[in-house]
Amino acid sequence: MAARKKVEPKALTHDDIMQASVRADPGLRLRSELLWEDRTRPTRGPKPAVTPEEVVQAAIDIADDDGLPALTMNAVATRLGFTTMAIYRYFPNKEALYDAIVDAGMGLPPVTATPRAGWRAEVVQWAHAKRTMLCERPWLAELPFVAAPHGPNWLSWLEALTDSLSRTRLAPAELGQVISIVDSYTRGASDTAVSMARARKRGTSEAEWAAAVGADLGRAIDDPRFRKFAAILTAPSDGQPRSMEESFDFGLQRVLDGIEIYLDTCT
Amino acid sequence: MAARKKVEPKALTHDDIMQASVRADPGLRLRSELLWEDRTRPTRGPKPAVTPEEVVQAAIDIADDDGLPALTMNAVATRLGFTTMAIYRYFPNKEALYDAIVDAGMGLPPVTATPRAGWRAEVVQWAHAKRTMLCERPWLAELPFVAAPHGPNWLSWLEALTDSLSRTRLAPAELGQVISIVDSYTRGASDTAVSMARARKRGTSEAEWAAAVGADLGRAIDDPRFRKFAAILTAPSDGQPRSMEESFDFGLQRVLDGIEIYLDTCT
DNA sequence: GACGATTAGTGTATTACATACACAGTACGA
DNA sequence: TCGTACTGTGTATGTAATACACTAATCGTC
Repeated sequence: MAARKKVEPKALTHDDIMQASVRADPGLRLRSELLWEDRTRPTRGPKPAVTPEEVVQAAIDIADDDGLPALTMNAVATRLGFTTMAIYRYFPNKEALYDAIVDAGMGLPPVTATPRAGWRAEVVQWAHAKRTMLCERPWLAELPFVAAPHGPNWLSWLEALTDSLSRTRLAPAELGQVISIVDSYTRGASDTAVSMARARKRGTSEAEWAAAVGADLGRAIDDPRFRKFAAILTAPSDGQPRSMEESFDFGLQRVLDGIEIYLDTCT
Repeated sequence: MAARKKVEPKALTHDDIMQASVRADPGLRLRSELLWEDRTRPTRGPKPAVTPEEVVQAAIDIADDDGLPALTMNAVATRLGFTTMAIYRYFPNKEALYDAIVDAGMGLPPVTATPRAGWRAEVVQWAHAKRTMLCERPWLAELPFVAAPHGPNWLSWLEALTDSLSRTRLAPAELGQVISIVDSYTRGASDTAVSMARARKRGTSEAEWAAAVGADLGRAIDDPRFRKFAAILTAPSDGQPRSMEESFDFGLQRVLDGIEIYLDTCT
């Protein structure tokens, strides 16, 4: 091993920090640093023309308006009246910008009403809110947002769910597991609606989308390999078909039923 | 509207079809076409050196070995001993190749043992198998694979789950909903494990990964905004902590409990 | 059995991005 | 007031996807 160099205890400059984040292996820890660090800049030098938040907002606006592929460093810069490279003064690379828009894009969870409802009603509200949020920003689900570093908004959603589920008086370990169940179902069950929302943003009507997906799944029909599944597709829909949100809620109720039984067995 | 041009009834060439898929709005219907169409080529012209399946396999190998970012058209071509552009003879664009590797990468679901177990045991087996599959190919979850066109393998997984759940004798509509619940939970709850599997493939040990995620979530500690959630993190883990797979199974059992109650109310 | 239509793989060019690097101007603090 | 640290710019580079035109191969048809 090389002898340790005696390093001048020179204070790190802001540039140094940005550089370090660039070179660092995209380890979660370093990535999440940027979401949490105090971004007040040193007083030296010219004042930045915008705040990091404004950069993030510009990026979110682009993704909202024109989808994730339109989100280029150049697009962000242009929207702010900068040249491309100026953005790198705010975020060391595109991944860091992604991290930031994932957290900012989630926003905050709905406030729980007072007086408090029962845990179950609150969880239902939370799950629907999360689903709605994902549908409103379908590009979130295009990013590896579960693996992204967790910023304050992400934790706020978790905190809200924890808060509601805490009232079940579960032990911490079980509580964590139950949180995970609800969140997993919510994310997984939102996928279809999110994909439809994405199509709608691109100008595809719901009917067109449904037709395409239907035709796609419909290949199962007449193929003996998929007989059982095809039977579901071709079955006459007795009664009125549920809306996607009703289907989501139906599943959510089943999941919560399962959790509720578990609570009963604990006591 | 322009007068309809009288078009020579010249049969579409293979190239014409490829071109059409390229230019077509990325509608689902056309994208899935490539997954299902009979790809036997006309007899004219030189024989292709490889089959489309070999191209797909090469792409999957690259993603398996070096991750999704390493999967470039050039990398696929090189692995097959071609120049980059040769790949476009097999797939009109990269998205089509993605569609193909998503379906091929899923593989087939496990075969259900005979004599048949109960529906619940079979569903558990299915869910664990799906989770394992996703962990083995963590790049699948990096692609918008839920929104991808559904190929034969995708439908096979659905068929297997349908087959098991059919034994509950649910009506088709409810059956579809229950399938969706199980699949949603399975996908959603696999995310964390998938992200760990991805890190492991990049050479990060499980301990390192856990440390990074822990530090990341640990920012909740000492922040009053996340008090309740922090309490879960800091709670002494009584007894042995569950493995990730055990946690997955725990949640799955709750979900299935919920479904089981529903079955009881139906009869 | 030669010819022409059709296809496979190649070579080259273009375009879009992300991003490195050096620079010029700016503003605080010593 | 001067130097340092910072901001935004201009330019250059490397990587990918992919368009286009070309050569060679192969089969159906006359």
